[in-house]
Amino acid sequence: MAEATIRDVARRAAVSVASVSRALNAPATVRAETRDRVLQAVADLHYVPHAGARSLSIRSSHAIGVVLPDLHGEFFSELVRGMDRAAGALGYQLLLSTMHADADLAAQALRAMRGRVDGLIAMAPQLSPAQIAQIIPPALPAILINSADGAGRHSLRVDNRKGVDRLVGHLAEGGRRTIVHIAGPQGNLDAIERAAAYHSASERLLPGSQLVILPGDFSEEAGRDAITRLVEQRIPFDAVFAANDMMALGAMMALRERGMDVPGDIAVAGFDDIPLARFLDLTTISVAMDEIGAQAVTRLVAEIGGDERRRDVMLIEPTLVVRSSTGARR
Amino acid sequence: MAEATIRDVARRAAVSVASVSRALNAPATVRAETRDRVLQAVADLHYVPHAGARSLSIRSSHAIGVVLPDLHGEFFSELVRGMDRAAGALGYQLLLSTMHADADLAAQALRAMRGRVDGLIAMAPQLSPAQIAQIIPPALPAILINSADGAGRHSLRVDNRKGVDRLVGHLAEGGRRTIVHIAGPQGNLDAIERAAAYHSASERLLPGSQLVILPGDFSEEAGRDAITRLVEQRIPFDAVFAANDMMALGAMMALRERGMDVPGDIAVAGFDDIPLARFLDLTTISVAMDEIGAQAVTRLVAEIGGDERRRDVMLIEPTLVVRSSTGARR
DNA sequence: ATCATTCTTGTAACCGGTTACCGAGCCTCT
DNA sequence: AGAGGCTCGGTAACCGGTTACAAGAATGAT
Repeated sequence: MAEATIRDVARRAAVSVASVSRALNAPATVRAETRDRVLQAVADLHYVPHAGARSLSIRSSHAIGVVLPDLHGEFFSELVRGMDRAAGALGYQLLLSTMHADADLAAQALRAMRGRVDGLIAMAPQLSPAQIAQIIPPALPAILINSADGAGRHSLRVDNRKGVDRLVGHLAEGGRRTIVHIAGPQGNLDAIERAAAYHSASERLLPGSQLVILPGDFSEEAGRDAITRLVEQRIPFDAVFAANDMMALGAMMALRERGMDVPGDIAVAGFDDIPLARFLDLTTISVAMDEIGAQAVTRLVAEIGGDERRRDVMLIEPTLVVRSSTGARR
Repeated sequence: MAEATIRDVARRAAVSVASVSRALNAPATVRAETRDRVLQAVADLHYVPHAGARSLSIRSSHAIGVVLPDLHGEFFSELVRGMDRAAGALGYQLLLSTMHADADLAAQALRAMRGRVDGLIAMAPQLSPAQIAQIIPPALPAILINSADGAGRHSLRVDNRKGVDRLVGHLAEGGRRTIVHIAGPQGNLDAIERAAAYHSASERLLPGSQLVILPGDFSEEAGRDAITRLVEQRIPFDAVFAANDMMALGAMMALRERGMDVPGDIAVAGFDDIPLARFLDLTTISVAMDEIGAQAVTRLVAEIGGDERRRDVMLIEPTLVVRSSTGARR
């Protein structure tokens, strides 16, 4: 016994399929008695409309494709949670696909979405604008999150500069003179922006101080390695700003293991405000990922609805969260 | 300029739509020259098949609906990551929807998936078997994760009993005599199983010891509250087993704030092995969520493929992770 | 050269909905 | 009684693919 179709319902209610469709979608256009007969038949047969067929017919799926990099943890879930919240409220569904680094695979994933979604939200911090423009069909409404802009797309971005400015300001006020930076992976947009912001904020707020940027890859291990390197090379410093929290935590533990006091000797700060940061009392910059997700969906749905707003970049302001890892120096 | 359709391609290649379809889906059935003409036209027009129309026609969407409760953090992302990995490998897409506690809303979400997905993966630890059976269309292949079984569905579950047995065994071996349990939310299946397992393991391994079960709701706060209550009521204990890590951490902090040593005076253990647990050195039980997700997809796809395997419950064994929160007593 | 067989292709029906268009029936007004 | 206007509901085309069927072309066998 396959699922009932609209024709089964029509037969049982002794009306045409058109009437069934009308009874369900525009109740006001059919006589009350007809509507009741239809609804009765629907109930009897446990009829549920076939969403796929419906979207083919009305050429709109009320679904949004979401393409994300292989994210870990809280980040990912907060983002998706925000999207889901907004999508649910707007009557949209989410078709999720994680994108493995490879641009070809990403294109592959997108092709599979053609005809299934009305729009796209993509997060691709490692793809160039040209690649993005090439992969996303020009006719498809799309919003980019934390991606290189200039692809002529509407995009949402974390205001890295503002966040870093605040953080460096906080460190400088706390009397720190030499801040070293542990950077994120090469080519990652956030990593680049944070490093650049560190550079300019340090020069501005701590003129004459030595700038040190260590390579990293967002892993805890990279944070530890950076400390090892600093100590081996006998580079003097009194504060560490890591491009993300995991590296900051790695650095913090490595410092303590070497007998240095945080924050007494060295202040440590990160970026992201992952849940761990709160527990380990790490000063950091908090980004409301769920807000970004919700915003992305809301804007996308507006664009799908024909809102031809100028395609611009919307910066989301992060907030500085001060905890004890940048407390008083000794 | 709307997206090109198969008829546009056919026109440009001067063949019938049937030939285009064949050239793309069963290249061996058309002459090489025809195929080339078609592929050329496809390239010229940037034609991408309309997945929605295709699935209507072949009555299979190669998509899986995923319905999850409003999960937080790592849990959620690991599960989805595992699903995505398996789905990607099998050529399936994921249609994601989080289910708010309400059963009606859940039903709503499912209706929206009818005709869009070939099968369903649902996680509904708060729904009864009857509710589940009522909501999920009987004809739809489905896999339940951590849900009440008996709904005649294939399901994957964490083997709570085995995990708790191992943990209680570990505590008993460490010389702990009186283990108290902080339970999860009422009605939550995992919470119930863990409490029951605590009960039987304690009776078996620590005969005669007093059993104490405190109410909780999986929040850090609940963990702290439990300690407050124990202290106020002057209940003696030397170990705390919380139904999840957050409560265990709350308990651990509350204990230390009251000047008690963990693990010197009191051992503390949780369940889940969230990332925080590693940082705060909490003994816990680790569940490979990504494996569960991947397994669920794999089994579901097999079921969609007609594998009429007996619908059974598959238990995933968790592993005990010993850390210093259950170290030597003083 | 003729006939059977295989290969290749096109025509048209179908998947399950939506909706433009049209005609039937009923009311009202003159 | 007849005309005009409304309301209601059915017929059939359409969304963009797939595929059964049949017909024509090509190949091989005799």
